[in-house]
Amino acid sequence: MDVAVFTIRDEALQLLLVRRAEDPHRGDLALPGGFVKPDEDLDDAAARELAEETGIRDDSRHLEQLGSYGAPDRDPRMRVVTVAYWAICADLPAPQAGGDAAAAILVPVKEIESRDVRLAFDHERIVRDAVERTRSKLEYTALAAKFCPPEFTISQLRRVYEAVWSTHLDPGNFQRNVQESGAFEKQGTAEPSFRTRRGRRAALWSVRGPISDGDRSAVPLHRALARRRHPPVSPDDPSEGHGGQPPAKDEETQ
Amino acid sequence: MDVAVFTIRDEALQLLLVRRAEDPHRGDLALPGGFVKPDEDLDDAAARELAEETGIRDDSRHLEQLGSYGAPDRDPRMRVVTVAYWAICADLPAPQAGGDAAAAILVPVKEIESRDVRLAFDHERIVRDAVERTRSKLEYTALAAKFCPPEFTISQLRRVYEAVWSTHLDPGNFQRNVQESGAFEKQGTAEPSFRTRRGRRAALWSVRGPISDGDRSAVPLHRALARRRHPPVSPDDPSEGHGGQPPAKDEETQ
DNA sequence: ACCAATTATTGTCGATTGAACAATAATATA
DNA sequence: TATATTATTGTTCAATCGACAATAATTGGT
Repeated sequence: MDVAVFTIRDEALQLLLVRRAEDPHRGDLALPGGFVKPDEDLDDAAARELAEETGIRDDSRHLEQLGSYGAPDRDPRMRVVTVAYWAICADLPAPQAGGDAAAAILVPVKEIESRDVRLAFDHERIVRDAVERTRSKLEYTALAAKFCPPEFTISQLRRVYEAVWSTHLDPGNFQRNVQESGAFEKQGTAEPSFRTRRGRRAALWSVRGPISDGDRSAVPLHRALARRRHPPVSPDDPSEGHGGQPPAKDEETQ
Repeated sequence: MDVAVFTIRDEALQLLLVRRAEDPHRGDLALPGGFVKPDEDLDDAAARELAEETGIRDDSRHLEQLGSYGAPDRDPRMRVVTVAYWAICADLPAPQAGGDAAAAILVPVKEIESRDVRLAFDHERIVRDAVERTRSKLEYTALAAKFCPPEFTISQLRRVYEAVWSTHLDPGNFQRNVQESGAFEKQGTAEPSFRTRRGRRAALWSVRGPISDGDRSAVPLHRALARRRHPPVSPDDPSEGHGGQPPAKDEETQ
């Protein structure tokens, strides 16, 4: 049982990792994990593990199964099949130093993708899959809101998308898309005084209805907030971390 | 380890089931399954199970992990966590009566969804998830071709979509969509004589490049063949089995 | 051989959507 | 008060969708 917990910090998608204290891969970074208790459902075990690691228990986070990984040699000691979960948290409180996890740290996903940070076991593969799942689920569910507090501005939500997709979105179009998606509703007409930025005050929004229905499901967006199919020409921007989109195959079927 | 094998027969999506010979749920219908061998990868075990049950081994089928199911009470005897896979086969040869499976039969998915056919353990839940995955993956991958022989006509492909989604698609628009999807290529300009139907002979097509790259991936369609977002008004047709609807894409890749 | 029925394939066209970008509104700060 | 900054709404052109018409190629009768 391993859990890939994502959050956003410093405008970037980050992953919660622990430094291993035990021997296979001692000292290396790895996904927080544990074992399923004899009478525990898989989802419950993942929820417990997440709570132990972050202190987050309520429904302010999303937790869902990713898949199972069972290459015979993934653990040098013996045959171990792990069930991987992935989670989205709004913001991590001070790391819970209890349990087996010596210290939990946040690492930008970008540093894992670029191999600057290496992970134990086959956790890099798990993270790759989890990241891809996160990126694509933002397209057709309201899960992005799980990166935000219960009430948020549309700009905050846009920054989530921009961080996860490493892209830039047009504020005007995004605004309309969120409004017309049907998945969000305006809360306070205006917002009290809680932001420090400049500019006009934004309205606060929340998710309409439950974002996720336990495991394996999440409210779909009526109208998708899809990644651009035709990547931006980007006449300047030399960096393109992940950005754009598919290999852009060429038409002309026959 | 359980595998949900789908195929199309009689214009309908069907599922391969076996009648249990052993005791928990003896005599009931269940998904074919087995155990993972000590030195076997999960994907390999699923492929072996699929081959034992259907005789299909090559890449004329698609096989991919669905998820793990581990409710504590899912098996009355003891705690069992199963890793479920799902597969698409073009057409099943005569059932292989070897191994543990007494007899494999095909059952229309519709009969499972309507509860006319009941399954052992929590297999109904697994099938529900597998069906939904199948329906949504047709939208953005070329996997529908796995229901067809290596070369197929666009009409055959359309009938696959219609069977899986229980819907009707406009032949003209579908033709164009397939052509412009970039995922298929015309093979023989015309086709020899292999069909018995009336009407103009159709061109043969095949998938451009590998449909699926091992597990957990499949070539995306440049332009999605999406289920209708606005379901047809259907001025007559009272039945609407499953019809078109948004629960858009699900899981994985993209 | 000719016609009717049938399937395949290409065209047309109005409505909807997507994306770029302009315009206006509301604040904070200099 | 002027200016920079963020929020929100408009505008506009092009791409796409979806309904349906038109044409092409065959098969089966008669």
